[in-house]
Amino acid sequence: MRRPTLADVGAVAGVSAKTVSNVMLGRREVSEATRLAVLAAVEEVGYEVNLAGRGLVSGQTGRVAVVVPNVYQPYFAELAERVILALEPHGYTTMLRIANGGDAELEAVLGATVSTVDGVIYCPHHLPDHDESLQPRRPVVQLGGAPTSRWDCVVMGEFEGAEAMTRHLLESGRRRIALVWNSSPGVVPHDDRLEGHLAALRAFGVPRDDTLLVTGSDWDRRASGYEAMVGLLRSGASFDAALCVNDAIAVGALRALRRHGLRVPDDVAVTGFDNTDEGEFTVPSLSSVSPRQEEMVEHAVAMLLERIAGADVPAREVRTGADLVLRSSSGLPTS
Amino acid sequence: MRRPTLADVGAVAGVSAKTVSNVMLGRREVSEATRLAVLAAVEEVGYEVNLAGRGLVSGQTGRVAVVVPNVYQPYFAELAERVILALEPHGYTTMLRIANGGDAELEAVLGATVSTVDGVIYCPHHLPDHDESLQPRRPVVQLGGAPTSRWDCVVMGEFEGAEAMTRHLLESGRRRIALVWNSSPGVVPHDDRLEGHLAALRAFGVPRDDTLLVTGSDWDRRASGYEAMVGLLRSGASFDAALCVNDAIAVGALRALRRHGLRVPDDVAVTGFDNTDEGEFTVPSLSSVSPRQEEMVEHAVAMLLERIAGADVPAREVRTGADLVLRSSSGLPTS
DNA sequence: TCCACTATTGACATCGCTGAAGTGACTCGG
DNA sequence: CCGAGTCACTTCAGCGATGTCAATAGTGGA
Repeated sequence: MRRPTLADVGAVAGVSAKTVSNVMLGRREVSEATRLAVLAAVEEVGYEVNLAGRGLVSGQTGRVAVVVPNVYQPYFAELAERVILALEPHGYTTMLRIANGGDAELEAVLGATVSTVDGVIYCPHHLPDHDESLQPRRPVVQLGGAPTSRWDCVVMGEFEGAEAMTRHLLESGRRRIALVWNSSPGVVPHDDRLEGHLAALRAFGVPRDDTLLVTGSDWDRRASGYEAMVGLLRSGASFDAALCVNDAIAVGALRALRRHGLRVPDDVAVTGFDNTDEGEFTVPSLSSVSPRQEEMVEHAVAMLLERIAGADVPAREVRTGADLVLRSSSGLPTS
Repeated sequence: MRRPTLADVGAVAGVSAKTVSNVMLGRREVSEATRLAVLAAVEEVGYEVNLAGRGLVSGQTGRVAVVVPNVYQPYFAELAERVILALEPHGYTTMLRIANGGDAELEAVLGATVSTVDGVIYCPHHLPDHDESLQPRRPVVQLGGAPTSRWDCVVMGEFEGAEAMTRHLLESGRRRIALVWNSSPGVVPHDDRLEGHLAALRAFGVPRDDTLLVTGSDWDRRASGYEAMVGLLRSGASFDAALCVNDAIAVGALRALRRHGLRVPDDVAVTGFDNTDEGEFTVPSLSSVSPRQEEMVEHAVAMLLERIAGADVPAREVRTGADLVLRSSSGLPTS
């Protein structure tokens, strides 16, 4: 059974296809009587616009691609969900693309499937910075990750966040702060975070100690935080706090510390980044740097829509703030 | 700058648009020489198929809608991710729709936007069973939730899972097993789980006690598991185990028990459903019923592709198994 | 040398929709 | 009573791709 077309509706209503089209588009040059007749016919035959046809004419698709490395990690899941819901009221549906690893991400942002959408919101993970010559064929807005001049981007206040959290730890009397970081090959280095951390150390006159810098094998799995912390503990380093690069890593680290018989926060304070929902339910609950996701998403969506509407301006960079969410894991040792 | 079309490529290569089309489609009735010339021209002008145009002719979109209630909950995030990745090798891209609540879900599965895809994979949450008369206009496969004869569905072994877990608790000596369940209005009641639980109780000759049945305000938030458990504790009921309807609820329950000074598993064993990644990192780590997601997704994708290919058979129901994943939270009281 | 046949390629219609332009009928002011 | 203007609608072309079928060139056999 063929799907009814404008012409089918027109035949039933006794008007031309174009008139039906006008009714569907809510044009005013249609008399009330015809309008009702057409609507009745639409109902009767069960007509529905074919967006492929419309898109062919308009050149627009009404779709936006959202590229994330994964969704099993709460940070990206929450981000993706916010983006999808933020786009909806603007009439855009979302194509979710999962791309993890430099080439896959680049392909997802620049590649062929991109031609089926009006724009791309890109949450980076591993983007290598080679070959800036390849230009995206659709507007791209980068959400999170390291700032770039390649396209519009919204980045969180990495520096401020890391600085504030380090400062908080220092103020609580911690002096040997481990960084559970990540810099496996190809991973975007969050230099701003490191800089923020170092700035706070300097402000308190605490010397930098690179033996306290640990690196996990991957950036996002709870398991890699676990491994990283186990490695640190085995190294025999002494530390009284661990600043983790994100909540997932922190959750893994918490577990490793516990297994090792260390108490959090009494022996070691632990903090995360991203303030995911999960952190509220860990034991102990997790202090984290909260990235104002909602604000970031708002900016990203707004910029993308401007681009889609035709804005032709140089790449912009929006930097949002960061808030500390303090819970038990960074409490005073006495607690 | 207009996007190049088949005709543009043809002009450069000195052939007709149709020949270019044939090359793009990998047809054999093209001589090697022309093929190379066309490919060179494609490269030169940077041509890329316009899928809107192709879709207009073929009537297919190359897209599948995946409808989930949310992605912040790990269960759905992992499910969505698996589905997206499973569809990819078949050449389908995914439109992720977030729809929570009976009407929204129905709208997402049956509504207008559905016409922009070739099929729908639907992970239900609240679907009310009213009005079966509304027929979907695209093939629908339901993934998870309560079985239905309305369309193809893949459901997990709810009964077996609940029975096996209850049996495990009973075998560990637990006798007063609370159910942290959920049945707020409109939520699909997982009767099979309840039945499985009751069957195990009967097998052990343990009487059913409805004072141990708690209901959270919502089905998925960790916070609602917390609230539900607080309610149960306040009610003064005595229990030595809590079978939670999913991992998120279990995580909330764990926290409530801890706050209340109860030890898990010593005082109360806690178990979840869904075996999300998170459960491995809770304190204590969470025993859970694992739904063989991979298998479910495989079935769902296979059935959907058959339907899209035109299979016209009555609605099918595939029931997968369930495995117990036992961790610390349901350990023996002595541990 | 010519014909039949195959291998390539092109012209045209078509998918469903919308913009531009055109067609009557009717109204209204002078 | 006429021309201009308005209204409501229609016709037509074309978005970019592909299926159908005809046309062309080139081949081998007689």
